[in-house]
Amino acid sequence: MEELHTTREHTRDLPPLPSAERGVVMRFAPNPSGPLHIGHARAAVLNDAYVRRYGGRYILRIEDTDPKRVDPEAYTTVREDLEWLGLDIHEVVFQSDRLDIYYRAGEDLINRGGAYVCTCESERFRELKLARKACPCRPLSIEDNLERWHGMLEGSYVEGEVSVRVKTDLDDPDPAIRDFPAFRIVASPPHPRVDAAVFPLMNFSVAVDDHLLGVTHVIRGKDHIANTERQKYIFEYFGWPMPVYRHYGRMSIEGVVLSTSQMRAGIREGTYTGWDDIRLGTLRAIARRGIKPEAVKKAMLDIGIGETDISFSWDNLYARNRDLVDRIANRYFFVSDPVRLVVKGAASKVSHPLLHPSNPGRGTRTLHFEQTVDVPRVELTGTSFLRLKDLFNIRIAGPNEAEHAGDSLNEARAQRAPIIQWLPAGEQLPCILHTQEGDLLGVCEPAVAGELENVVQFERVGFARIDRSSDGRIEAYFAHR
RNA sequence: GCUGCUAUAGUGUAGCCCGGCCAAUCAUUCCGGCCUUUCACGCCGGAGACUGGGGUUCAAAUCCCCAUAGCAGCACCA
Repeated sequence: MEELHTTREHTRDLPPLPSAERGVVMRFAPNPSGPLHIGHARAAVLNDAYVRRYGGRYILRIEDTDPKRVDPEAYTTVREDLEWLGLDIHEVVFQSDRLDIYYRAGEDLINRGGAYVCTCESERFRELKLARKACPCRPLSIEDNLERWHGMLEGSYVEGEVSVRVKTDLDDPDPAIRDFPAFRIVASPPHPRVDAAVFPLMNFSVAVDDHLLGVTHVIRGKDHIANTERQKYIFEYFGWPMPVYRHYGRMSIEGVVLSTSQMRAGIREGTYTGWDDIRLGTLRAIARRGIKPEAVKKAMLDIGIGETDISFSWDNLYARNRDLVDRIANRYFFVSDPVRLVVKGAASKVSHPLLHPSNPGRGTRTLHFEQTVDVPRVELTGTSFLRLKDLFNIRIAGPNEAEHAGDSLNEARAQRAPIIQWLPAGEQLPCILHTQEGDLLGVCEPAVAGELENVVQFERVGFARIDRSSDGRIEAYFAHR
């Protein structure tokens, strides 16, 4: 009888994917610009879930084709974050390793007449595009284009002077589709991993990679709908079959900062302590609070791939986490904003509260009552008749004074006395409980020091992860009630 | 503005493709009660939704039209 109740299992099945019965190849393709946040987790988890369901391969593709948006540290942090999530990644691909592949495909596309090298000023091109008109470079011969293309690769052009464009329907109602760019020159900053100046744009490298890597199904946000249209041109020029796409709706996440640039600025200015500051929406921030990756996964699976815009609910995530953590978290007393009380008329007593109420086999803590206790200040505002949990009843007699009021639990219940947490004056550790709303200063049981990195439940306060224990001081991060 | 997509309770979601079994599922949330030496967990009960308007039909959450709202894209970012 180790577990008195099992975790509820109400993970619904995701909708089936067409032509997936024989297995799928899917990918998660982040830009390495910073750590992953909850928004990334949705894409990463959903794709992972389908690969597990149908069998196949899950590819992590690092999309680092824009040197301006690559943070070298993110190569590591992204991997760490995914490892924490516990996804089944079978293969890792860096797009910066594949520039030659894109160059060959680019040349191929020019040879097929599907692309041209455009030297028009970007403002001029924009005007033509909006007027549905071809730019002067468009009708150039394949030979001329090839010559320009090689010039591009050999460094005859500078940044902004030239780009490779894919020929599309100039009458497409969406101007963003019309002759969209496939390559451009980025002279600075230098790319942290490769020495190159010609880089493919996302739509080109993604289409080429999806095909070459054998990707069969793509699940991504609906901000990519227009990109799917663009990529379709590339697939058609090459005669490749297109993967199956699903575009889920926008997910708004309240209460935390998600923008990488905002986070970075805040960290630099000292507003945030780091990428795991609990006011941020990064995975490392919620990990620090003791929220389990399984809870994140379940919450994301619950949300699914609907096309409707939704608001992410912290409540739902917390409920998932509580399911996981309630069974494992040991219980301890944390007294915030402590008030010292001398209890008159009470003999010394040893108390043995259970580490876990529904699992007595796990053992007890030991607290020695010796006349003086600390209790939370908020408990002193109501009734003067209280019960110290697992000890006895007291009646408040003065500012720092109480008197023993019997041992009867039944009487405490009958009088609806609050049953509160307490700590012996001489048996406690200073403890800071960091919450998103601010820090709570107090004291906790000495045994909490042995729970480093574990999630515990501070009775009547909520679940928290013990983050540090040094110099006899405890630092904990609040997860949820 | 243009192009497109979507619209089920506070939140997420099932049902919609193939109209009747929907007086609409499940979870969460909130409110009662029970249990309990935590305001946790567990158990019981309750509250709470088909965006609006037309149409088709014997019958519409499901099909059609209009309105409204939200969102996405309209970058030499991903």
